[in-house]
Amino acid sequence: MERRSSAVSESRQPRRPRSAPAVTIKEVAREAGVSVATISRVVNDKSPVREETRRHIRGVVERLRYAPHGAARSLITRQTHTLGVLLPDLFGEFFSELIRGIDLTARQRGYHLLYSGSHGDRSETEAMVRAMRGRVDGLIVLSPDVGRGALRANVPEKFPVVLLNSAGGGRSFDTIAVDNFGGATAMVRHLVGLGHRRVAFIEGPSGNRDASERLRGYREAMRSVGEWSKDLEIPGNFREEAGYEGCGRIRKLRPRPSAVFAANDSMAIGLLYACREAGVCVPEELAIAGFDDIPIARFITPSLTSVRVPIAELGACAAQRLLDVLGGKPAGRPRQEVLPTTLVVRSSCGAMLRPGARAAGRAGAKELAG
Amino acid sequence: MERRSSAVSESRQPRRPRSAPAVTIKEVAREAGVSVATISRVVNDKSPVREETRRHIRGVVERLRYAPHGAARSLITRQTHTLGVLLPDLFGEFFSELIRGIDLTARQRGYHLLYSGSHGDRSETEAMVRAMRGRVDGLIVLSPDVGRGALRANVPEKFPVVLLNSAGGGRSFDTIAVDNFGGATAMVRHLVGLGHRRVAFIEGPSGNRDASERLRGYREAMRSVGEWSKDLEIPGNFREEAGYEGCGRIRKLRPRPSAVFAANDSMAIGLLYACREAGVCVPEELAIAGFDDIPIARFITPSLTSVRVPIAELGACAAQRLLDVLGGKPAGRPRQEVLPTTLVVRSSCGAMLRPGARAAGRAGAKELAG
DNA sequence: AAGGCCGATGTAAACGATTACATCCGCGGG
DNA sequence: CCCGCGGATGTAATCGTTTACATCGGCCTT
Repeated sequence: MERRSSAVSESRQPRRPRSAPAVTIKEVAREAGVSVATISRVVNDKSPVREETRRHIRGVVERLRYAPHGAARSLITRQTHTLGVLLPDLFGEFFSELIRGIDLTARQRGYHLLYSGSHGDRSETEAMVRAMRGRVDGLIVLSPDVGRGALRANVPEKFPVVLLNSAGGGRSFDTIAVDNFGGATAMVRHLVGLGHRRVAFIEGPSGNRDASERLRGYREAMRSVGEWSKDLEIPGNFREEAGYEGCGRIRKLRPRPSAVFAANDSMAIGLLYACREAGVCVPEELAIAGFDDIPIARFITPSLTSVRVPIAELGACAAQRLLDVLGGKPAGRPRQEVLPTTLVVRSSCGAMLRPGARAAGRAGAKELAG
Repeated sequence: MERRSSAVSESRQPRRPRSAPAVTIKEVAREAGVSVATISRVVNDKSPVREETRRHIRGVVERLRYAPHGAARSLITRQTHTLGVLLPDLFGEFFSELIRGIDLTARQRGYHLLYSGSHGDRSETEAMVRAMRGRVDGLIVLSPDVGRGALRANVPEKFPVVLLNSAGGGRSFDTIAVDNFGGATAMVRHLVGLGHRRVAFIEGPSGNRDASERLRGYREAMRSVGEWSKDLEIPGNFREEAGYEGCGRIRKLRPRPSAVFAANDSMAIGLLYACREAGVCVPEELAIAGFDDIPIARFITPSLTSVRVPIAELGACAAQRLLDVLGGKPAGRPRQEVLPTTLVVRSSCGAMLRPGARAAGRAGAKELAG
């Protein structure tokens, strides 16, 4: 009676069916007076069925509320009509945008999303990937650290996979990334164009692909104008606190930088917050720029100059690529795609203070309404 | 050769396997020199298997990279270890928080999430629900409009379902909601406590459950202090633009309200933005309050007084409830749970201008760092 | 020493669909 | 009149697991 019972009391009647057994194709067949094959044909509208039979069966199906059993179907079909999505950790707005992009594209083609979040260490990732066997037709993986190694090892030979902003530019998977490098250089050039020479940079977490690309872009642009200096690089981790704390380090620099470029908007906002507390005027005393163009960016004061990253598009592209492969596209070599970023100029860098500021102000209002 | 070929040219060799066939339990059995039953027992560590055999099989499994086929497994097991999540449309931060809450709880118990977004009309919803048959063990549905009707009709008899913030308080499903009513009355009382009498309200979209509850709370609180008036209710739709446009209507009111309570933060922010353009000082000339306490709220200027909604908790609770049922909890009557909201006082309503403002200011900094 | 029990393993029947192939039937052509 | 063809439908194999039940040795008990 109580054998093997774990700590919790689980002494209820065994095998009580979780939910009333749903109606199967067999019952529909019996009810309609035909064979299961015919039912199947009608449900998937395949090959020849007499119009009359078809109508009759449709009726029975409707009446019995029959819905084919997904697992059974994909067992024989070898298709799940589901895309697996593996994300490392869900950072707010970024996460929802990405999913929206993926979902929109997938749903249009009748695909679902099997989502699995935060896989911390490598072994957990492997477990996740394996758990998806027979449950998804393809995989979208966003994994800044876990490289292709763990995947290669856990995914069957030619299983369709798309990597997002992946580390190690391995040529063995399809890849879609955002032009972090280009965005960063563009931002530095913009700042330099406004007259700034000493531009500090708050870094993202080490090991993160996006972060390192942004840093690389910053460095290259700074070097190209002969202003690069190691002490202008402040460590950070993409979190607000890092920006907030960076303020102190920045104000200690001599000569003081006239602008700070944060590797993402969250840190820029943290910095902004710290500046306000410290009585530093932005942008007059210090220009601040971010990266990502998260929705908040336009609403804070001063509104934040940033680099827009097409997150939803990133997701949409990934889904599209996957669906193409599943649809039978020739595939060929794995492709490495890069999505362009765009500079968004607002007032945190002082560009709006120059001639034309009024017009730009109105543009801001329009941006809101649109 | 070309019979039934659709418009697109699909003349590739038929039945080319999408991906190399993954290794099955049978192959593992052959390789290990035992029967499939034993493999199964080892993989799921069940009943008695000799320790030596176990180790040996573990080795083979590892070497062959065997992972059980999900569909096959759930076909016989009648469990998918997956929760279905149906959402109407993904509104940014709210969406990601909700999913995070659900996912965290689910993952802890080894469950995945099958996500399906925006089901517009009712028929689409029905399709979605049916498509999930045999793919999920339970359903979490957030659907402001589609009531229990569509569900009752498409979900097998006692299939586990949890409704989130559902319309029509049907007693036939488990339900988890947020105390919109309580939050709204609390906010109005707070404003009244600050000396405001004429408090305008910007409504959410009609038909939305959250919106109507917030309106109801506002009305009741206003009535209780004898200040209610129809003309103080401004139509809106939860979007920034609505708040932005509401500004005009509010300034036309006579006597002018001294405070505005927006049904959500987005509209409050839009209003704030409009006020700044119009040169209206907040909070001195007009106090503004929102609802939701989205992350932006603390960063805008002035920081926004709002009502915090425990979104992640909402998701977590839903998942928890579902998992309880799946775990075999007695179930009993469907329960209607309500999660409390909390008032978050910041500076957009002038409360910080009164004695104690300095301390509150520091509290703000702390809030950021935490 | 024989019987019974138990632990380790194998055999085979599900699960609920899809689909190749067989069957049946009516009909037109030789 | 018979043959063959093709449209409509049925039969049964199959997908990859889990698991009840059978089997098979040893070992303990009497």
